[in-house]
Amino acid sequence: MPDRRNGAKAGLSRERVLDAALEYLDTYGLPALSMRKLGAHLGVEAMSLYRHVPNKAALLDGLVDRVMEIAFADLEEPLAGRAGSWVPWMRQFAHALRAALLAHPGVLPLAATRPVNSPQALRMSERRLAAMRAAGLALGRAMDVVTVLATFTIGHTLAEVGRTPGHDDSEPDVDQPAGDLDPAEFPNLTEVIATRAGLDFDSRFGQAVDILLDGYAALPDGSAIRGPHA
Amino acid sequence: MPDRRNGAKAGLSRERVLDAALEYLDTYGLPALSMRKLGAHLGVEAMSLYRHVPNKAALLDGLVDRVMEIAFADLEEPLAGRAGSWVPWMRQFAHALRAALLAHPGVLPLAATRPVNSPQALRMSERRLAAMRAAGLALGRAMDVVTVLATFTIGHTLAEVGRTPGHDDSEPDVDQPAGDLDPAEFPNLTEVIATRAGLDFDSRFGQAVDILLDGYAALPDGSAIRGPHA
DNA sequence: ACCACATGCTTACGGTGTAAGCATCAATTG
DNA sequence: CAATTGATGCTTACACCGTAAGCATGTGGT
Repeated sequence: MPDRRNGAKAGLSRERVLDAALEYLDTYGLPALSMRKLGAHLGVEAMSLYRHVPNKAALLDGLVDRVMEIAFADLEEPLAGRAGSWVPWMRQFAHALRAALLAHPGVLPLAATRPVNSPQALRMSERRLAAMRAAGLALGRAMDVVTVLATFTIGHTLAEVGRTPGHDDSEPDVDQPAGDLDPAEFPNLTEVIATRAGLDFDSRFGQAVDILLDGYAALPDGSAIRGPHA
Repeated sequence: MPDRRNGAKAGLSRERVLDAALEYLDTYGLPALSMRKLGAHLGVEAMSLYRHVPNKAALLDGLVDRVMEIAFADLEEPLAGRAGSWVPWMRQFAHALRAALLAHPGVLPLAATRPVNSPQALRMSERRLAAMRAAGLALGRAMDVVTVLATFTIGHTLAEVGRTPGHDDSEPDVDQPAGDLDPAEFPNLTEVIATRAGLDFDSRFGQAVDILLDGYAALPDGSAIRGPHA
């Protein structure tokens, strides 16, 4: 029997609403997500949702929070103490974040736009900072590294997903041009498309993350273990 | 006399509409921008706008395009030929992009979400790639550098602007917590707020950009001039 | 003078988020 | 077991949104 406290009628709870919203988002895209449609998806009227969520903005915030939780759920604890141990840990952090965002591209624009401040998110931030300090980084430096990696990951993944799902019309991507471009006017872009050089998001992301991590580790007070990570 | 071709009644043109939209956006924020309000702002009915813009999505795309144009308007031509000359140029590119986005924070979520494919944007991309190659970079590498810098800039600026303007309620930023956090549970976050360590977006951005540029320059085939740029 | 036509306005439709009040049922209390 | 209580979900309503369709108007070209 589901956790129904006092006079509960049927299922429905903040959790079920969020789950359904995330599922709906992944299936139909952000612009299609309306309270009415989400209600219908749950076999319920739109207004019923407001018993479990104060408003749509809070629902969206909740989705971002949920995805962050997914992202960092099995992020193993960093090895405290060993100087420089933050480097592989932050690498894992960035890749886990990207994976979770790619798995739920519908929340990506939300994650990009709405800083989450849930208790859970604060707890994760706190834990990250503590681990970074334990690995020998100054607090400000720790904040910088985390912020730079998080923002780069979000920015790069936004570009990777491209025109966020649920977008219909307009001109197609550079990647797949319908009225494709004049090779005389755009020789380099044409070559990019032909050879697909510089279109590998996976390896580019990994490379950029490594550059950032190595760079911060090599900084005067990075408690560095010098040399390329490879 | 303004460029009015055939039977034109009053002002109003695609350009005027875009200008007004950008101004309205900067003033009132993205959620407040509706066709009706924009029309009113121009002394005109909403439907009149559709004579100059196919739909709202196209209008928003146009705004992103406009801001990109502003961003790179006075980006000086890169010094062709000299190996490594792409580094300072790309630094300028990143800082110019950030400045333009900060000047028009309302378009930031749009820029993050809608890849622009206007002829103008394609021309700028082409020019960038050409310059990077002239400075000795392989095409794929050039794409990588440009993409990484652009996406990082967008991601970092999104975080900087924070909850995108026009957002009303919900919990206040970490930066300025109303029900502020328990120093016992969140010692590090508390210290961040108290000392403002790791909250300097300006210098963090510059530092991260330099790390990326130096990192790419030092890569096996970066046509590098080794050593830190300082 | 006439015409053709781009322009801007009017009206209308289906969609949105959500405020206000009502009906209903489960669990608690006697 | 019967009465009470309170959470739950539904109904109705409102203001707003993007935009499709058709009409009035005034201008420039002939």
